[in-house]
Amino acid sequence: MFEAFESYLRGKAGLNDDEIESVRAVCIEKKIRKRQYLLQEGEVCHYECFIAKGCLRMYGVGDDGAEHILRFAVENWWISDRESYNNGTPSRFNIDALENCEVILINKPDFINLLTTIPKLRDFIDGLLARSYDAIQNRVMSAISYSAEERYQHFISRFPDIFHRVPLHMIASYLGVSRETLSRVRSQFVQK
Amino acid sequence: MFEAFESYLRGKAGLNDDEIESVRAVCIEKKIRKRQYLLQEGEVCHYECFIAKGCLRMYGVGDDGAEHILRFAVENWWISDRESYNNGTPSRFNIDALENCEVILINKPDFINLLTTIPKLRDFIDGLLARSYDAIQNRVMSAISYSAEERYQHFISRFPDIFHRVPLHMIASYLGVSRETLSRVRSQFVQK
DNA sequence: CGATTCTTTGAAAACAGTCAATCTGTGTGG
DNA sequence: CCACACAGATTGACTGTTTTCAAAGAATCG
Repeated sequence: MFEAFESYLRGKAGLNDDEIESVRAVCIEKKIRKRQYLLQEGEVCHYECFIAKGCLRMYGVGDDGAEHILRFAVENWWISDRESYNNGTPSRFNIDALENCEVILINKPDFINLLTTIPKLRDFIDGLLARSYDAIQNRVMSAISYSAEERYQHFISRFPDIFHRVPLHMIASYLGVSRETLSRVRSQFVQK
Repeated sequence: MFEAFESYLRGKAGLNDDEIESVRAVCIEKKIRKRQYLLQEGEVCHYECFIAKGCLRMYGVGDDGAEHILRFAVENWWISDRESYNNGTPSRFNIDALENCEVILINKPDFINLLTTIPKLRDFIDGLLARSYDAIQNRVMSAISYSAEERYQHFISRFPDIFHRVPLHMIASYLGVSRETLSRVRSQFVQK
């Protein structure tokens, strides 16, 4: 399971053998079954989490009990509640597995330690965070300026891999429309 | 004008006299009149920008010509198109002044230099970016799960200072509703 | 096979957008 | 100082979209 993370760290962050070893020393390998939680609302997020295999989602539950999906994450992505992780506050979100997953956890003190001892890693992670900021900003832009159909098409073209792995009603939740509306949007779309 | 930035850097980032001096050396003070652009669509964003005085907005223009406001920024905030700044790509957004403003610009090479020579500053900026990520994630959450009225109330309670400084039709644009809808939401709200 | 999950469809109601008109306050030029 | 233009806010009537509720048709899994 660690191999996936190792080749990611070598390829994307440019780590060498020694650095890989110090990362490996603090990694916790974990398997998560479909429908299991990685993090539950109210808990504090203590870990960074790299996905070696599988697919997870992060979502919040509204006052009416409806689930609102903030993001999906698949192989070679990271997932955690950064707000809870950074501030040590209870999370308002849930993270659970949509498939059987293999993930790698690094707890916060260990991770901070890695970042300070491996500057290359810190630069890489900072770059990642910058790009996730861009991504989420684009999502705000589509939320306030595109129609449901445009948001759907945008999602398909941007995340074809995720699109064919998760149920449609979850994509509807991610896009901020009801599953019925998404269904209708799709059927109109097929006719064209 | 620099004084505002100086006390910000001392208070929030904990910089000392020497560090303040090296920051000052690369700062560009600039006044921007109401309605003037700080950045126009198509340009590359070369600067970090700290707001000493005034209020600006960042927005994108849709295919139909409608303006969609991504964020507002007031005193002691930073504003720039990070995507363009980081990647050196042309910006898809505009930034312009809603009031006469005084801003401090630091160009990218100088800023990178500051970050490497003043680790305290890098830690501080990283913390800022982390918090803006949290903020924008919360905005996505409200966009996909709250009604127009709830988003409006949330905006008022979260940004009372901004609320009374910018015209309502811009808040409507920020919230992703038409100005007429916001107007009606408000009048219903008054009756309660 | 039966149970669950997922997707689609229909009809009614709630909601938001558009277009056009009006009202307000602000500020500028004559 | 007044008149006028202009930006901003509101309202009404209409249209179009989205949600909701209920039902039923696929697909998947044990």
